[in-house]
Amino acid sequence: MAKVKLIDVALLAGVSKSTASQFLNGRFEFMSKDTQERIRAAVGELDYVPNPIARNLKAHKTKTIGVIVRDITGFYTSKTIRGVDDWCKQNDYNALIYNTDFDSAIEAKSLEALYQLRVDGIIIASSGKNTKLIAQYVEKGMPIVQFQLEHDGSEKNIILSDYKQAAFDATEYLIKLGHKRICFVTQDFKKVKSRNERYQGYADALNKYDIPLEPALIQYWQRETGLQHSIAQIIKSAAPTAFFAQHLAITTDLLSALNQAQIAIPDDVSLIGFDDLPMAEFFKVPITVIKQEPYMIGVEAAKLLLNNISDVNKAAQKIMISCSLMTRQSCRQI
Amino acid sequence: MAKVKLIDVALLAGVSKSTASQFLNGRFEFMSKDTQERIRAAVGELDYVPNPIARNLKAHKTKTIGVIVRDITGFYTSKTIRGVDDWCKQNDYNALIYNTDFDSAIEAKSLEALYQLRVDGIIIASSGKNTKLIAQYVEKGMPIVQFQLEHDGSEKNIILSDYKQAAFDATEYLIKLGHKRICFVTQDFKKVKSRNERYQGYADALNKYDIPLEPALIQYWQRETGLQHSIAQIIKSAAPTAFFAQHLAITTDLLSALNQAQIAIPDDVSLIGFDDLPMAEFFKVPITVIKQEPYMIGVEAAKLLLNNISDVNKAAQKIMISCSLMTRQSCRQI
DNA sequence: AATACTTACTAAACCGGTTTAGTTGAACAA
DNA sequence: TTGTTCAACTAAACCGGTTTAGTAAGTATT
Repeated sequence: MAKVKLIDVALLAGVSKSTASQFLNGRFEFMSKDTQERIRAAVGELDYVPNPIARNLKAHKTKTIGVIVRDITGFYTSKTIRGVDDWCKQNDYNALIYNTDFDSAIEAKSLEALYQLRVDGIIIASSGKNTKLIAQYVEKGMPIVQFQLEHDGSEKNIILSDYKQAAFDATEYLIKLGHKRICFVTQDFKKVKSRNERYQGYADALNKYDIPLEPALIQYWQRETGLQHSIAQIIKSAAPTAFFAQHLAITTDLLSALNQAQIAIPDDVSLIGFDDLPMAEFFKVPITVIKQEPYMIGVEAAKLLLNNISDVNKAAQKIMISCSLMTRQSCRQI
Repeated sequence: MAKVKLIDVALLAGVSKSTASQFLNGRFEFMSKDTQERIRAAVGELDYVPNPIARNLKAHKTKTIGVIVRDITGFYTSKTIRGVDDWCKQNDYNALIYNTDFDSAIEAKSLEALYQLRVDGIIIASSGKNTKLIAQYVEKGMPIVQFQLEHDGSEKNIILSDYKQAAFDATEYLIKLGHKRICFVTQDFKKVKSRNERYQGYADALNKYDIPLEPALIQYWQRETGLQHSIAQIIKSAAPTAFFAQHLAITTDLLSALNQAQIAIPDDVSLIGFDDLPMAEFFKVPITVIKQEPYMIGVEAAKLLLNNISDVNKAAQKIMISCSLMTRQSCRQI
């Protein structure tokens, strides 16, 4: 492949490696106009391209960052990655993607792999089970930015969506449509900040309109096992007029379950989802959702990380990005 | 960051850099058991991790490949990339993603960027406008594997879906449901092999059942401008009883147009799409489609590329992957 | 006892750049 | 005349590994 090296250019131009290197790095003040011209010509003639590996070895930089996500295939995740990557490419960086498939052991391995690869920094959507490990890498000097944070941490470099506000808005929207029995479908949120915030938004909205917060209306879901109670049970025990699903996977599970139980949306119950759904416009009933801005989150994460890399003393930042309620046809006035 | 280097390990173990290096590369036959143990201990104590950049500099390898796609955000593309990446990671490679957004100039730039980065090989879903350029890089010794090929080429290392068979199957399926007027909606396929093959499959099926091939039933679509004729015009001039859309974007455009024109699927017309749609189960009418295997395509592409990298004399291969017809509810017997 | 062969190492070159610390010759000042 | 300064370079060290060629000591062979 490209076997032309600096010494070839230098020889052809009749200068030393040093001078050729200076030229290539734009430090023209150390050589005559004439010399510059000769080197330029030599570079052109030989079609020379510097070897970034050799360059990076000396510079102790890789111009590469790592991105650890749960699954690049996801509707939201792929967009976040696109945002990260676009910003990186614009700034002469490359991004290496590592998928964890929601497995915190793989997450830990990925972190170590990236560390060993000497990436200049890492963006991670952490499972929350490696908080200490992440702190250790930060300690060692690795710039790390987090997003989609699922745990309560004192993390400093972090991009978050304004979940609380979004949940408040969605709940208030339902209340204004006359709903009082809104079923909040969620993963366990006791120790998970991002989920807790959604719950707070929900509770705040109920509170504002003097609607009692009823435990039966809080329903739990898990990634492996799905809904804890069947739709029939939930309807029977809590009699909700609306469901508020806390993320995409919950929304689709609910949708399937409601379909199967022949419960019509929005005629029998209303539904709001957290996170937009691809192809929603073609759904039997287009679903009203809270939309996050994954592309923007990616761009902001990359910006924050690259700033941290170039300016080590940069104070850590939290960046909050707001969500928007995308109203479609899955909620009705009652 | 990790500043422990080989010399530190060597010093602590009381050996030379050379011996330490031999040890790290598993060439134990050149040293005593005792020495091995001391080096192992030193590595452990210092928490030493070799610098891959220094290693790669000497090895003339980057253990990195480039992947050029149109948009990582796509439903199919993200899965292909996941396949590529999974295979790469398993084989100690990393993949760098470049998005072109369907722009062949960006494609050319990406190719050059990856070449300059000295990646060990490239997987590309080419626009078809850089055929010569790609051949030049192959000439220069860069292993390149192509997929989602949109042009007619004599490319050797290539993964393709069996479009012809798939289009034949879909068309035959419609014919067996009693359809004779099947509208083939496509991008211009004269010079684009992958599209032409679909057309061949369509034509072959019609031919098998002695159904005349009617030009009015071939309808064109473009990425920028959408359908050439309005649905109303098409219905009026060609009177199709079924539509066969040649890729995802065409399917969704058709779906919107039919929706808007209040033409019901499958009551008024049947519809088959090429490429599956995310969330299809929640559609007003779940659409029957031809499913490709993007993950598998990614894995195969990566396999082929890594084989080419490790074995330079490896004969080039074409790998054909079949599609499957996923029948849902968008076609009816007539 | 002399020679050959092993074993267990090490010195030094090398990968392809960047950077530091000089060097050289000319102009200028004292 | 001698010293100083400056412009325009270059030699060599350096980044952190790998690899080749070589060496010293011990054992086996003749």
